[in-house]
Amino acid sequence: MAGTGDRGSLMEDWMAMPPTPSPRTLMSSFLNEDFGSGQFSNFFGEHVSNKPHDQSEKRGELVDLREQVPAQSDTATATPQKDFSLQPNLFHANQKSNPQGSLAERRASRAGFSIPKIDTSRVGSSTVIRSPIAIPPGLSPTTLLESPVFLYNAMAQPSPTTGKLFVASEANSTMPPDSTFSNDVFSFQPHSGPTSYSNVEKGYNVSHQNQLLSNIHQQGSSLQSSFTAVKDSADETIVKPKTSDSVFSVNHSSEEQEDDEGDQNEEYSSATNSNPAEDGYNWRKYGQKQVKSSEHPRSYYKCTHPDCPVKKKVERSQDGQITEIVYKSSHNHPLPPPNRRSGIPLSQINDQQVHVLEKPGSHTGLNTASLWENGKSECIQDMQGVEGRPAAGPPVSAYGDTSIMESQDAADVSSTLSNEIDRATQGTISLDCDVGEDETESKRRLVSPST
DNA sequence: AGCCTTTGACCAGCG
DNA sequence: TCGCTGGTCAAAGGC
Repeated sequence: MAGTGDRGSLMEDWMAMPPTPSPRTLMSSFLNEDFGSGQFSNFFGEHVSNKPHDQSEKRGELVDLREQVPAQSDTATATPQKDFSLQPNLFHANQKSNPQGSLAERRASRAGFSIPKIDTSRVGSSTVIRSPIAIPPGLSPTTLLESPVFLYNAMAQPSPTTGKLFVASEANSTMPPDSTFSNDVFSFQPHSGPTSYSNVEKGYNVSHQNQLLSNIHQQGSSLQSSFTAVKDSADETIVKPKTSDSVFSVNHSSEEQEDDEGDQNEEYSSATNSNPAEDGYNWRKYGQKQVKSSEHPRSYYKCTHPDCPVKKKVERSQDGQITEIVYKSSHNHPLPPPNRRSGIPLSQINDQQVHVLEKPGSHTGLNTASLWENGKSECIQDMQGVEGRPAAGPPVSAYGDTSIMESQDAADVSSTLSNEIDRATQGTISLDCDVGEDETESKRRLVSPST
């Protein structure tokens, strides 16, 4: 059968997938830059210092999200998370330009709850900082900025496995007591108001992070649900909403709708459709089947990017709501440009990209390429600067050359990025620095002689 | 024309 | 070896 060889090839690809790099999100870099004393490089300096808790000490009241999981699971849709106290500056990537705080922060304040903050107390020293962030086309950068970002547990040891993650529907049931952030577990918890993510396992595939973020956010789940991820032995990610009803349905508060500007509403509405393809990547459905292990039909999707091994399985309930998404492997390419989905001609986007920095109020001035590049720069710096360890794998290829890194210092990059993020809160941006892809390719070369 | 979805059939793994 | 099950293929049709 013709498909057999193809299948074998795919399996080889999967087998060749590296234990993906430990991610630290680009966003966390920005954030740290802001609530820290300053420069980007200092942020890394902190991590290089191997002091796992020095950040938490600085921030004092950081919330251990592990303690939030059970409560949030029960009350995610109903009550503000009082346990989360706003950590000044933590989410103020745009602080300088917006002294009143972020949009969501203001919303939250008006709504009577505070914005959760990132618990970086578990972050500790960084052995590897490689965290691309991809804000998919439908995801409001504001949401991401004011959401918890993935912070990996530096104390966790990298898993020798290929990066399988399991995201269970019941956070509590999969959260080992006091080990939520152990080697094999991370959790992130979108809940009422700004979302909150708590940790990321070292070795967790960054593309998976992106996908998780993308899917969860774009499915409109950021307000109401709870997720848990558990790493398994295969390169697979399973995403389940706490409750399918809440996760993948649009549910914006009137407060938000009131505040959201037109573009943003539009963005949300488009972002919250239940199409599993709407995670920023392009997918082609290649099968559907009613499996016994699930009461819902399972659909099979492949990433349409050439040679990209990523597949995903999506299960939907009868009413069309997604009950589970399982990702396999990791993307070996950047997030596709959003214009393909939005219908905006590439030339237009490029033009906007050129001018985005000159148009602080631009809604659609997504400096996609610029952000990608900047993000790449940061990631590259991560890869090179942390522990003085060179990045694993070959030179970045998927992004072309790395000259931008050489031509911009970290401060400029972070500053520019912060500004762009700030401005992009009214538009759509894409940040991507998928280091995983590079390592994937690297690993392939090392592991799979056939490629 | 190209891409995507649908859907029945095929294949491999497992007990 | 056989049957079950999940995953994939690929033709057909739709957009």
